[in-house]
Amino acid sequence: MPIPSTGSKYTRFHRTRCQTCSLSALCLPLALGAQDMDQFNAIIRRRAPLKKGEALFCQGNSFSSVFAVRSGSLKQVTLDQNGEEQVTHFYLPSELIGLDSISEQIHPGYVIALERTSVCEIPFNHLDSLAEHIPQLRLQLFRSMSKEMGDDRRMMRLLSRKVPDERLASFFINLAMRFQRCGYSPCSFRLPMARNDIGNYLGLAVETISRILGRFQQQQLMAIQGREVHILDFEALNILAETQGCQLDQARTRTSSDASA
Amino acid sequence: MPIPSTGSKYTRFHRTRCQTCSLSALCLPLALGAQDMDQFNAIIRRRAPLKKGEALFCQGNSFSSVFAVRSGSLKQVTLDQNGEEQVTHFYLPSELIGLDSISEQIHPGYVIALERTSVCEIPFNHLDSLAEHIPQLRLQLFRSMSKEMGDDRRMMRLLSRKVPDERLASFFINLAMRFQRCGYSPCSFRLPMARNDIGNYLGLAVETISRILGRFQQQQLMAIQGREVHILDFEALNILAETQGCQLDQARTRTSSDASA
DNA sequence: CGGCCTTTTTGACTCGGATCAATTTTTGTA
DNA sequence: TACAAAAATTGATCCGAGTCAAAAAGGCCG
Repeated sequence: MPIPSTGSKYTRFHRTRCQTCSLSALCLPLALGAQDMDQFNAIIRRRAPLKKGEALFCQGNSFSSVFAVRSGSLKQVTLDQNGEEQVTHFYLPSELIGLDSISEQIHPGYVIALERTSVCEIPFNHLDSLAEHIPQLRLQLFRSMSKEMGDDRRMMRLLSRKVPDERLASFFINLAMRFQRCGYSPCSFRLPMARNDIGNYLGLAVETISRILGRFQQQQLMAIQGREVHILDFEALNILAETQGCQLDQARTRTSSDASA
Repeated sequence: MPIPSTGSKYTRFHRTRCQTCSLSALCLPLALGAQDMDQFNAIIRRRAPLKKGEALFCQGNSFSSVFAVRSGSLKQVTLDQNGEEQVTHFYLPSELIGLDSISEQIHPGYVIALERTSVCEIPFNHLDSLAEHIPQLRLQLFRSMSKEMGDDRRMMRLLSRKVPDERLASFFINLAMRFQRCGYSPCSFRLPMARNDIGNYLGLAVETISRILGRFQQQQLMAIQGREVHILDFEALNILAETQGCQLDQARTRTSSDASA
């Protein structure tokens, strides 16, 4: 499985203006006043946009910056020693990449653009010293990391307790909310990732993804063709996502005896 | 499933001396000089020890402190809206509890002592202001959170890719390393948690845990009676833990055709 | 020490999703 | 626009772990 090496040679730095970025209210500087924002802005760099399939960095690269997604999307992929790859995260606009690399000072996986994507680079040592002087920024950094831990916990629950339909429903609900957060329609969007990536991420075979999508369509939960997604019944999907193995409608007969404590 | 409410009424505060704590080299203050350690020490409180089964805090409680385990062990359990419980973490001495609660300011689950356990309470607002003035502490805090994110990623891989034997092997290797880290024998220890908790944590049925443990014993990988564990062949167990479905020895015949890319 | 409750083990059965295989559709590129 | 390669779908089969059920072992308390 050929993963293209990181193509950007740190060419073409741009000074970026957080002040003019439509995502600044969602991104790290979300709580900063005007002059703090200036300071923050001063340490940011925007790299040349990544092409689809291009790596922002590679597994094993040494860590020096975190990145904020400005537009586009990326996936994190970790290779284990058997060469198996595991998709561990998807990143959408305003989200932070690299917080999991601070402790080891090494990136634990590839991060690869799923489409044409631009990111802001935030050198971590600068970020840290800024965090010393700007309590709001420091707190926001703690919050971001803490939130990611919460997301991870939800993901573990998904992987260890949910059946395939529930996993996929959760996945779409999650994606929808994140799209909505950054200003897109939650119910109509284009999937940035392949079925393969979804399956890998959710711990399911691609074929299973395909079959469940077919089922979702005939249940009128969503309409999908190719990567174009329309969520038709958000509520039903949401219930399916949160419900653990006791979904309402048809299928899955269950002995009625089992009343839990 | 009755979970005892938090019994501690903040009775009996003790001033704790990090300086005399055998875990200080592993815990948050690990990188602090003498006078910084004094400052850190000043904000710590030790609660009265928790009895087995007692909750340090409950799901939904508002967050104000993180905790460091001084002795004993705990589990984190999250209840979803269907009343299903999910064991999401185990905590051993020197490890930090509550970092995942910063973003929501609410504890996402119960944390319950698995045996008689004492913890140090570290009020988060104090910790944060200390982190402002002590760069080493701030960095260590970032590192701890980042490390937890890395652990979570490994857990996701375990849940989505590993077969039951591999999960359990990983679990024991992980536990062994953590015991070793805080000064106990990595190969002989007493399991603080029930089979039930292990199964829940690993996404497996209790019966499966039981069967695999039986297999591990007859393969001479470990000797277990009750909760007393002896790891006999650490290396083999480690290989099993990291290897994905291509373990060496017997069982599991596999068509030899499948050479991966 | 004995009895009760919890935890653990063992057995038998079932079924859901992985896997293999083949076809169809989409995408990228000349 | 057409061709090749990649991605997605559809079908058929098989096996492993969940589930149910029951017995055995262990722990706790009077």
